[in-house]
Amino acid sequence: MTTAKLGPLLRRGVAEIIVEQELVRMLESGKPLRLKQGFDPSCPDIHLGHVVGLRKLRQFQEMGHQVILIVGDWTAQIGDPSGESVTRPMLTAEQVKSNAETYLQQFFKVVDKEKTEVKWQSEWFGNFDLADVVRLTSKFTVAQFLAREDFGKRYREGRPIAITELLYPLLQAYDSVAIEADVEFGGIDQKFNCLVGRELQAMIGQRPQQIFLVPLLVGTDGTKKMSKSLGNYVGVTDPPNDMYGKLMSIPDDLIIPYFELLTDVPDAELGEMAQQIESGSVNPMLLKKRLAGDIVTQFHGDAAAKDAAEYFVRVVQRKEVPEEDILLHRTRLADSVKVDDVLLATKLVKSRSEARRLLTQGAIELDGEKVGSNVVTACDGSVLKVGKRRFVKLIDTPG
RNA sequence: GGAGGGGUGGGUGAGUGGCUAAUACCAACAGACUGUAAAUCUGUCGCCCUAAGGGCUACGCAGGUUCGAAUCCUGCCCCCUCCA
Repeated sequence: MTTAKLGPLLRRGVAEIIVEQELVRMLESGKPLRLKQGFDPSCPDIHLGHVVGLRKLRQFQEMGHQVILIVGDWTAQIGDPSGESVTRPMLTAEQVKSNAETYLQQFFKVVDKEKTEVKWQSEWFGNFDLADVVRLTSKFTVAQFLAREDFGKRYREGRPIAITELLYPLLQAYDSVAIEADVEFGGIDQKFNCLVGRELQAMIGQRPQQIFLVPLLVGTDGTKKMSKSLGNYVGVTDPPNDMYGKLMSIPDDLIIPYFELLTDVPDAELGEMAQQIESGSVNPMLLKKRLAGDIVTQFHGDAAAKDAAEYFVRVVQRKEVPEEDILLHRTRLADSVKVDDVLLATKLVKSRSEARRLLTQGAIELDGEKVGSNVVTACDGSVLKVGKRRFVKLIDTPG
């Protein structure tokens, strides 16, 4: 492995590497490395934000390295101290197991299963007793933890910090010891936890792991980091049309970062695109279509991506009625139909008030004609359109 | 053990007796426009019945005071900070 070849691997889509020189030396040695990646089974769904790191893992695997995926069945009970809500319900063993299954299924959409070892924290924490906990905690001081930005800030502001939260980095650090990790992967927000791992390994006489941190992907809202709870995410299991659509809805500023972190489009081309956007010589929409197509292809294949692209043109851009996948509603059409009844019955709307609101806002169309009143006459096969892209086809069911 | 702060609509967070279905911001939804499910602008944003209008339920929980309470009183539950 030459240093030149390492360029893109260590530069593109990387936030920080600690210690880069060490990592380079290890890579050049040719020895297969043990790459640690943790996962919290309280939230089993993978979105594009996670994919940034997973793609890196994949790249390392392609160079012959081994991934060790750790199922955080103990840390899941603590909750990562990300600041806001610390309280998390304890998961039952079954929940953890089923979440892990879901996660693995999604994980291996990106990462090579053949070069992955799955470990559970309970393999080593299962036998931990209080003496072990005391021994582990005695190695660190509160001051060390307050150095972490999040803890420090909360402490200064007089906001709560749960004791278990302090335990979280320790457990995660011990994982590195347990599996003798050479490199730990994570988002940049994991920096502190990974560093604790390094220190702990050193104390115990292991070679400290290197740390490979990827940037946090900004969510589809264009401001906050992508996360399921914020609802600004694109899940890897999202159906093709949704995935494509969500990607078309990202702000223009995100086009280049997404290409950079989520596709293999070469750097040179990224530069060109950036310039085109800058000078206004290209419609950003077209670039987004390429981006959406590329990503949908990664998760659903070529054919699905093509279909999704067509669907987008037809339904979103030309505002036509989709032919397939349309919701059907069977009812008696003899005289007239009440729009709110239909919307309520099909759950397109949460309440009658909402239906009425949409009606007065001119958001309802019947076969392309704006509907003004709640009572309409429809025929078999008529299509009711609600808002931008919700449809229901009426099927006459006499009697 | 002591002192204090707080629990409001999806979120943040105003509101200390009527003008408050409850300011503002965010999210969401709709319409217009567009280069797109981008941006921008406008509107909507508890539920129910209507044409206007009306009714009901809501500010941790349960009672109470009052013509009238998210706002005052009592009890309870929960959360947080500080001092020991």
